[in-house]
Amino acid sequence: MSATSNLAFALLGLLHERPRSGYDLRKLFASTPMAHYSSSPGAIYPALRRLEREGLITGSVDRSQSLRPKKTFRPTAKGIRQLKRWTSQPVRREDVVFHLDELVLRFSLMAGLQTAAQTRRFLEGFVREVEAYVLELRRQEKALPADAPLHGRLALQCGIESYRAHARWARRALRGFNERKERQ
Amino acid sequence: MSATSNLAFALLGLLHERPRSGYDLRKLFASTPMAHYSSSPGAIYPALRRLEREGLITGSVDRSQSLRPKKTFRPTAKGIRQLKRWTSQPVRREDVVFHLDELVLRFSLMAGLQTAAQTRRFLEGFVREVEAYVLELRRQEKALPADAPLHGRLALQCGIESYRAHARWARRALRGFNERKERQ
DNA sequence: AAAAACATGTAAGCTGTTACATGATTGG
DNA sequence: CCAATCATGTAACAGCTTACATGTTTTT
Repeated sequence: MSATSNLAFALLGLLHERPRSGYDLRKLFASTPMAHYSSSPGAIYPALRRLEREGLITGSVDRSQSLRPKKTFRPTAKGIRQLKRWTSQPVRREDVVFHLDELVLRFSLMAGLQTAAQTRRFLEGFVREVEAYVLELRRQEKALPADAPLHGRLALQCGIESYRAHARWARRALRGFNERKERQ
Repeated sequence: MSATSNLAFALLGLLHERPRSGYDLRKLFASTPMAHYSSSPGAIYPALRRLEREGLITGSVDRSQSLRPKKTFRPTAKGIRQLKRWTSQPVRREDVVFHLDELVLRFSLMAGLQTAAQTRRFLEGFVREVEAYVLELRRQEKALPADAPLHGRLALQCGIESYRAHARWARRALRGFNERKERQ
């Protein structure tokens, strides 16, 4: 029941921006970093089918332009509610550890669904949890024995730097949102 | 045929560091960032089974300590060859775009399998491809229309910063390996 | 004696991957 | 007219998730 994978939510969110066909979505995935949430027809068409079956999107076929039917999807009210609920989930520690990319996806799709205040709260939670996890990883690094394998230590440092970059990004985004608020 | 998922290679690589039981591996996954490559018994035990079936690892049961048998796995010669081949793949652009984490995993598991020179080549390729991709993402960001959705733009910046962090990390690691080389 | 942690698994269900299939339209 | 691209799919397969199952050893 209901959208379940990142891909499904990505599709739902992109359709919320504007109605599109399956092929439009494929092109979009092929040409942007969204590609990370895959891509291939074997993933996208079945996912659209599922969303339609669940009543989260509806497709309408247009034959006016040519013989070749073009099926355009748009989210239903139920789909939008679902998307809104998904993007308003609080940022949990496990999400930061295991599904960081899902959090960024959630952020990128919450435009027009969450208020500026909710967006700020999301970013605040994101910064808080990511920074806490960075501290945790730093502790783990310090706790490594002196003879620990160098490659493992370096991989850990790679993770730490990546999470630090995410925290910096979120702090900067938050400053941006706060400045906008003050200008109002 | 042969190991196929990241999890399978992670298991193979960890067993190459030292023989361990399934439970040892689960604990290790639970307590380190390796957890990213999942975790749960429903993934690990079947993966070990497959590796064993393929002849990449062998398990030996020890009952000497207690009634409860403890099965310890270690890689076979074939498994080590496989691991060596996997870690010696060149860094391709698609890997950077779609499987960055697999590249880091490959790096972290190549200790004791690749020469220092090969490790440096890997890092050089990593830096080259990641920096090229950063340029590409920057171009995409500049090409965004002024009225493009703010959240999408920010998500793209998040990606850029994350990749930049990876490039910095790899350059630093490379310097470390080069200094070691000079000291020799 | 009970609870927690040890240790190893299985089963159902879903999703994604890869590869293939089909026909329409457009550009050279 | 031929190739490329448009546009939408299907089928087989493998892997992961969640949840459950089972019995042992240690801790309190």
